[in-house]
Amino acid sequence: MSNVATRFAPSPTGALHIGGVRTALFCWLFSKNKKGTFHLRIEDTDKERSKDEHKDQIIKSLKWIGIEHDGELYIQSKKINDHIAVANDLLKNSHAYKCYCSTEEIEDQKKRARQKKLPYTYNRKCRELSESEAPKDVQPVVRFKSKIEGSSILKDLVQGDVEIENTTIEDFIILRNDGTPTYNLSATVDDHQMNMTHIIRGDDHKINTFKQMQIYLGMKWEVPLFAHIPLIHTIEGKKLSKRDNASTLDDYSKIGIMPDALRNYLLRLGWSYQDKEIFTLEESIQYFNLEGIGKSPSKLDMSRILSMNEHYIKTIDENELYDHLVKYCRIYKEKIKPEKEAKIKISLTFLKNKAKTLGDIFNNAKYIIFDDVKFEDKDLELIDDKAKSIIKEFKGNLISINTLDKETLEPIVNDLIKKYETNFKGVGQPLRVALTGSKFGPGLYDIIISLGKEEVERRLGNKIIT
RNA sequence: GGUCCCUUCGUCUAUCGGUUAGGACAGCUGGUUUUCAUCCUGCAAAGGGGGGUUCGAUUCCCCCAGGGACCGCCA
Repeated sequence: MSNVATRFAPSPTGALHIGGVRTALFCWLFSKNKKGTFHLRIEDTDKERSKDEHKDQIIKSLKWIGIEHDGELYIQSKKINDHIAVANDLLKNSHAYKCYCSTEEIEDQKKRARQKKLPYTYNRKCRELSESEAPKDVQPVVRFKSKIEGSSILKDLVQGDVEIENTTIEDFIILRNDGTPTYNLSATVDDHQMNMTHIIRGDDHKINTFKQMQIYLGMKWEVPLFAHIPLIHTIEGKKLSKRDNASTLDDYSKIGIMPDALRNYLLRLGWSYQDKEIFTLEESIQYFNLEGIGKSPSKLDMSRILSMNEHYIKTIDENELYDHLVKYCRIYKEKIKPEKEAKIKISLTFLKNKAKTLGDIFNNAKYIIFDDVKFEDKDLELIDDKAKSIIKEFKGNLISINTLDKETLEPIVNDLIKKYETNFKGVGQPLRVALTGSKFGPGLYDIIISLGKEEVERRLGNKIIT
């Protein structure tokens, strides 16, 4: 077989959601595993709904998660003339015909079929119409002459053999009455012209595949291999779609999910390789295959995404993590000031410990990023008179200390615990709130040490908590 | 309604006729960290139902039920 070539062919009529990303990922992984190429085709023939911003968002999203297409970006609308030419060929070799039925007529038939609870397929009224019988004043659509007898088998690489009676496939329209091509024609012609070997797409395209296979046959083109992957469902068990604002990659990146983590999650959603859960990018490519794709739809699970992200936060190189954090803060939060960089970088070791997302790390690092501590009323409640004197005393004890480390701080805290007849929490929490404005976050000693003596003294001198 | 697809713990999944049905996430215990979170123990949790085939079915076949997708001059 020629080199494997796959494509992802979204329409830029809305933001690319996570389901589309997974389809793209599978296509890309498959082609890379086979040392083949992966192409991106923008199906922008719906002029009304196609938007450049969506096209850009699609490309940006794919790039974010690590997918880049080979070769040139294929813009479907630029190839319309080729599609029309094929329609004319099909007309010539009588695999297609002009249909003069009016929209009203068709709608009426559909309505009646629905009322009788009968399945609707176009009645092929114009199928055998001769040129002389054609009405002169009607702009016809062009329909593909589907097979009427027998059945067709799709040898699906994921689903196995799928057989369907040919009568259930209607004479579908390939050219609208304004002469423009429809999806099934355009997609087929493009896939052929792009020399696609494997069409990997969502399960919702399966019926289209039967239509498209007939076009290949009608044109005597080599039929590519097909793989229909089960859809991703929402928690409610319905297909993920743009309409019910399915999450885009930006929804994940803005809470601080890292691309590799999401890639890993998506890879394992509907695909498996033994019991392996964690796949580096290289491993994804190395192990990906169509056999590992499950047949049933899978549901999106946020806690799993979070935990995958947490895993990456804890295991990737800290320099790399830091770069992610800097980028994240710049885009979604506060740009980290140059003078804070070094401190955050060395503190990452403990800052990352309590984080599932980059957003969590940002929250943990707030006490470093911002010079002024912001207090929440509910946290301030903790600072009663006893707490205030603990803070004051701690600050006083600090003066005699030159180097801040756990060994020097621990005795001080322990003395306070004894003196005030409390536990670590009784001393630690007021200090933590005083220093960071939050009851949650890194360990107390980590906070103090990273802040440095001067800064700790400054913060403990804040009027609000003294 | 028609056509097609699917069905293992709550979720993602392993198993390619013989397993105490395994793992991961979430959940719940207990412990460490003298706070939260980490981390470590442990626990609980599944083959939709009914028929076959077979010495033996989660695994193969059939029926039913449930769920899903499609049924546009959208893509």
